[in-house]
Amino acid sequence: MKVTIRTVAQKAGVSPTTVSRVLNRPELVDANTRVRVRDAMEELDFRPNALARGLSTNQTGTIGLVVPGITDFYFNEIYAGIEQTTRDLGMKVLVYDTEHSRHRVLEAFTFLKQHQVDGIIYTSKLVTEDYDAVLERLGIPVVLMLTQSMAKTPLLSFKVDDIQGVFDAVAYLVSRGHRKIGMLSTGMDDEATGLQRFEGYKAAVRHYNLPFDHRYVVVGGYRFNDGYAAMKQMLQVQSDIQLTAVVTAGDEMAIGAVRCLHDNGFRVPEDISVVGYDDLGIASMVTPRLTTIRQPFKEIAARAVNALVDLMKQPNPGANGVYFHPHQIVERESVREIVIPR
Amino acid sequence: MKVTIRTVAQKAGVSPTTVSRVLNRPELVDANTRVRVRDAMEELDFRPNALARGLSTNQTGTIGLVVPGITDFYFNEIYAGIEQTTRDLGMKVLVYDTEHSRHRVLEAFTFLKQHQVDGIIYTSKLVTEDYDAVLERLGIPVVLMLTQSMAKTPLLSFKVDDIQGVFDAVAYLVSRGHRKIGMLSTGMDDEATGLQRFEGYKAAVRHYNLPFDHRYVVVGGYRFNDGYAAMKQMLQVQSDIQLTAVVTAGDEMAIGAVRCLHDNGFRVPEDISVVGYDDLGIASMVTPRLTTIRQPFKEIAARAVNALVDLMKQPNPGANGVYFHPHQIVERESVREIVIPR
DNA sequence: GTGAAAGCGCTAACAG
DNA sequence: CTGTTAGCGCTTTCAC
Repeated sequence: MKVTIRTVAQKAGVSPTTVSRVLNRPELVDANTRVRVRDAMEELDFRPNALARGLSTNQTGTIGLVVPGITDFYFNEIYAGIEQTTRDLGMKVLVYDTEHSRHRVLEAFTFLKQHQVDGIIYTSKLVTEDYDAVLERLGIPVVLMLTQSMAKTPLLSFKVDDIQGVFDAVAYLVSRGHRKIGMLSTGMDDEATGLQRFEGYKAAVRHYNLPFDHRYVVVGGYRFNDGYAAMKQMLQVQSDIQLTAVVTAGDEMAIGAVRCLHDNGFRVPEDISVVGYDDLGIASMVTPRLTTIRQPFKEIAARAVNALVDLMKQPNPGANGVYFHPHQIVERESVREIVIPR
Repeated sequence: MKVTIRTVAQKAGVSPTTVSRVLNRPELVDANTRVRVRDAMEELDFRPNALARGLSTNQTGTIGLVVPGITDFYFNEIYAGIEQTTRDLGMKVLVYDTEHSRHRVLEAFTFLKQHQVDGIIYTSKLVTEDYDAVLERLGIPVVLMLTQSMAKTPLLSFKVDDIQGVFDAVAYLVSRGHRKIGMLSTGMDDEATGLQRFEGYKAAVRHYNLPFDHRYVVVGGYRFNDGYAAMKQMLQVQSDIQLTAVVTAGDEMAIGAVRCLHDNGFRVPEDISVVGYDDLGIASMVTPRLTTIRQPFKEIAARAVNALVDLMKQPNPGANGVYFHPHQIVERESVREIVIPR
């Protein structure tokens, strides 16, 4: 037996409209009838049909969340952040996994649009110009989080300054006496973060006048296995280049790298220091606990969602720019201090 | 500019009905007009409004997924499994996080119902009798995954045999020469899995006639920190009880335990062996790689979703029973072999 | 093979 | 303060 607004209306002896009103603008309804209606709802265990509502109001209280991959540890941080703040706002989220594929991100927008999400938070790879066509006729606001845009369509973006982040990681290592510092970076196609993080590395090398050699950096993916493989490659020439530390473009790959070092008889941090990036939950669980650059996921998510909600209320197609959130180095156990003999 | 079924109809010179037909039952439409309509759709970039459709057909192609906690590593495995098979079926999933709270699981059902999900996959704690009231008038099928029911309402459940799982873990340790084996279990309130896993431990102790002492088992939660704390407690009496191995009710807590051991000067597995439960992705990334009981999440998820879809097509309120999927011990590095002197 | 008309459950003017 | 009347965009009888 379906109980709709109509059923309630009958029971309460009012019109459907009145029922609708106590749902949406109770202050417009007389206190007494309001009570009558509420009682009726209670008794019938009435739940407004979210679909019908959405069809009428043209909004669903749902936002789309586009993520690079749901099996990444990265995903938890993103999702947890979003979920928390959307829940406080009484919104739902529909997740779309792009599985690290450009093809699927184009799909993401139209898919989510079709399912009437009110707005989209996008956390996958760099938004490029070929998205403009889709973005333009999307008709719902999109906010970027942890990534950036090179497209023409104006877009708001909330993230950490990745250049500065890795710069600071290197600076930290320098402050601990390291000079021969390598980097495990992500693909050059990953311009939103990977390239920037690599930029940060180069800037720091320049700034501190550190030794450099093309073999100091190896480029790979950012999963555990990628980090493992990249480290393996680096180790081939380690006897030659003698790195004392390595910065990475992500915690998960850093953990892979640590694992690889361990498997090859290197101790971390005694033989080689490693610093991660992100500060995922896992970073403080592994052995050794990972020293890393912390991204404030919760705060970034909250900012992004709020910005999106604002845009939903008051569309502003011109809104543009990237807002940096402060990152922070968190010192744990994967970096050793080199005492400089004098 | 909104493009609806109407717009398409006009452009193609047919009625909305026909457009609807090519969407749903194309075989009923003349080949030529079908093409005309499809072209029009293409040109206008038409996407059917999922809400309107849902309102009409009374189904949304969405299933609800109730999970215990989205920050758990456990969550990734559940979600990834579900996502994969629902996607193949062209369905969406709406996640509801119960945050390990009973209060929130009751809410979960009504919340998801209200949002017109076509069915629900439930993976949180044991379903008890007080759910019966809600479950009965829910009107949409519910399937259990990785958990069980003690409620009266008939419910299908897909999981691993947790009693046997831990039994096998202990058996494995015995086969490696261990006798003094402890257990880090989850709360006794967690009857769906925690209690059963503990049952498995007790059964094995009995079966192999192993030494036992109440201090051999400590009960806690299943997060990393819980495992850490539980292990810490166990270590207080370790000099007394001299355990050589410990089984756990979950990988995440096992990793916490390993970490605690390490922090207190115990080597794993040289001093104490640890076996996990679940085989989460993280299990093979930590040091030492965790020997554990593998739950086939993907397969279980696929089974559960398919069962749910069947129930959605053909309601069968009497469907009941728990279906066990095979678990498996995966040997890695956290257990050492004890050579028995003879 | 195709169209007209009604309806899914709710909201939103517009009257009164 | 409350009810009447139209829709929201799609599907679905029922005729033609």
